[in-house]
Amino acid sequence: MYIRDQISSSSANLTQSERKLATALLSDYPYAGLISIQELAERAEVSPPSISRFVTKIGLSGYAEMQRRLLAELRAGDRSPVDLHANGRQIEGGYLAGFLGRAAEQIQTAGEAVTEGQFNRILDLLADPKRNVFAVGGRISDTIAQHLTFHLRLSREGAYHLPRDPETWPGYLLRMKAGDIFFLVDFRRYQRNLCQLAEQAKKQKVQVILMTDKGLSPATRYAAEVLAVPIDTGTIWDSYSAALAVTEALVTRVAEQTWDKTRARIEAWDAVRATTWENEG
Amino acid sequence: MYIRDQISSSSANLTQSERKLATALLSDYPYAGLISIQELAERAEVSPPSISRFVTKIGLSGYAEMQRRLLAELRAGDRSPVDLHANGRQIEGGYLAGFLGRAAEQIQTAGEAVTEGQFNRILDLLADPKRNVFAVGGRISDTIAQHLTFHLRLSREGAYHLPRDPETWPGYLLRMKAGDIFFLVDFRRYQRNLCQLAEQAKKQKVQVILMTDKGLSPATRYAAEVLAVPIDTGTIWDSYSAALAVTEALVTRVAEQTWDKTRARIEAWDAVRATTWENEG
DNA sequence: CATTGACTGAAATTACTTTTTCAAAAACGA
DNA sequence: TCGTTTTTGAAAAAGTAATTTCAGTCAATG
Repeated sequence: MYIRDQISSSSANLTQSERKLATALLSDYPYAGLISIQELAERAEVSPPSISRFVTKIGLSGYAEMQRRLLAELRAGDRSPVDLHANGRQIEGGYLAGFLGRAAEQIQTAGEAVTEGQFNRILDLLADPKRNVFAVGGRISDTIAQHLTFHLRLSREGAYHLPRDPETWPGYLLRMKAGDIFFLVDFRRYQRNLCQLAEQAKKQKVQVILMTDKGLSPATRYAAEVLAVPIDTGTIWDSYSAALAVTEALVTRVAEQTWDKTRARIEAWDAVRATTWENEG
Repeated sequence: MYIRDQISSSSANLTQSERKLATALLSDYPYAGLISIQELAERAEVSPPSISRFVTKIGLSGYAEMQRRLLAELRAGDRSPVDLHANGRQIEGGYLAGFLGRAAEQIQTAGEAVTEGQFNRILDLLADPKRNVFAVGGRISDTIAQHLTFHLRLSREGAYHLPRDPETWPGYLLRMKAGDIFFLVDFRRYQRNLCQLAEQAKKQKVQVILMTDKGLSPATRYAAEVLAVPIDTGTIWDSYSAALAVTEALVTRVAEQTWDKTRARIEAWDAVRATTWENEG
């Protein structure tokens, strides 16, 4: 139930100053309720105690609870216009158009949550040839980690993707040395073993870069850099489009910055492929 | 100046815990900054003092001022959250913003290139439990194919991903029967062996669904359905964000349509995982 | 006109939040 | 590797905010 409704439904038996207060709250809802009790008292021309009494009267435990609830309403309300927006499109267009619209929005949001400064720092780490890069992801998000290593390998040496099998991880841990990079992609149903892997890596002075959603994986505590990208689309499954876009931005930039090496490596790659499997199939 | 911008512009000289904080603030902006300093500390996994130092570092007089300003921003943006989202702030942006902007555009373009009718036809094929689905992709785009099979497997049986090793492919070809589906992802540097695989599949009356770029893979001639998604971003490497988004739209819709089965399968999956690897790590 | 009862806000109290201090730990550089 | 600098959080201190107490006010009623 909205605070607004709790106020209206109590409005029958309110005293004079409580009505003043109700008016003040509703006339600038919900912002009026988010300032301090003193400021609100001044604005509504009642005393702080009256406010305190009022909030308990409408069935809340105190002023703090009202603020907490108002904030929750605000946050929910912010999401819904976007949703409505998306839904609107979905009705005119079809399912696909709606889905893609939301995916595009998410990518925009990702740009807001990841700063250029952070992007550049991570870039410097990934482009540094002296640091090895080890990447791994969760059950589903591992494809993102694969994508990263695949492209990094074209630009530089020492980029490894940890296999899915946790049995093999200790071996990789042994190979990580101080200054190396552990790139972890961990979304939603955070996996404990990945978190522990990050913990161990950090102990070994390895720089942990974590890509996660805004729920923030438990591995955050071990991360030197956290890339928070949105994944929730309001459908039953998450979308990794934004995560992929950020990853691509990283690897593409690394390749651009080290273009000479990258070109040479790609050519070497192609030469090897040409003489072996690729073209015989 | 927005708090968000003050954070970005300070991001160059932040310490590790301050960066964690910045991530937490930006990933749930502006709401994360409206809770108490302790709660935020807990969420960002830093100590309250670090937050206090942070806010003064970015040029504010204290935590209270930040809250006041965030509230003011929220109130100002109240009328047009969508606009702020869309137009705002990325014209002056840097590399990341530019890259993400193009990725978002591509996703929109993908919506124009793939019709709803086609989307639905493919959906029907993929959701048909009588047809097995075999998916494979090129060197890089194989992650898309993996993503597809991974999610399809949650909704239905008979979804297979062909390993990278071409040696194994004949075995899979033998298992494909008339009416089955061969989902091929083939971008840009089209691989001849994949095309031949499609040819053979078609000979066996297998329905070939091809996801490719505008250049159109040579496998087009064998395909019953062609999903043409844009991948060129003007950078040295392509972006598969749009391809991933379309793929996700497909698998999400399949899951939604077969939700009862999907749920049951996911629960079974979870049960198995719970009793084995996942929790020991 | 006095009395009762409800309402209100000043002041005091209590609870809580933020900031500062300081010692330990971590990162850095030689 | 060792010493120096920076960073960090625990604890204390300072500061604020919210609530309770209580006495004064006002309106209604006898």
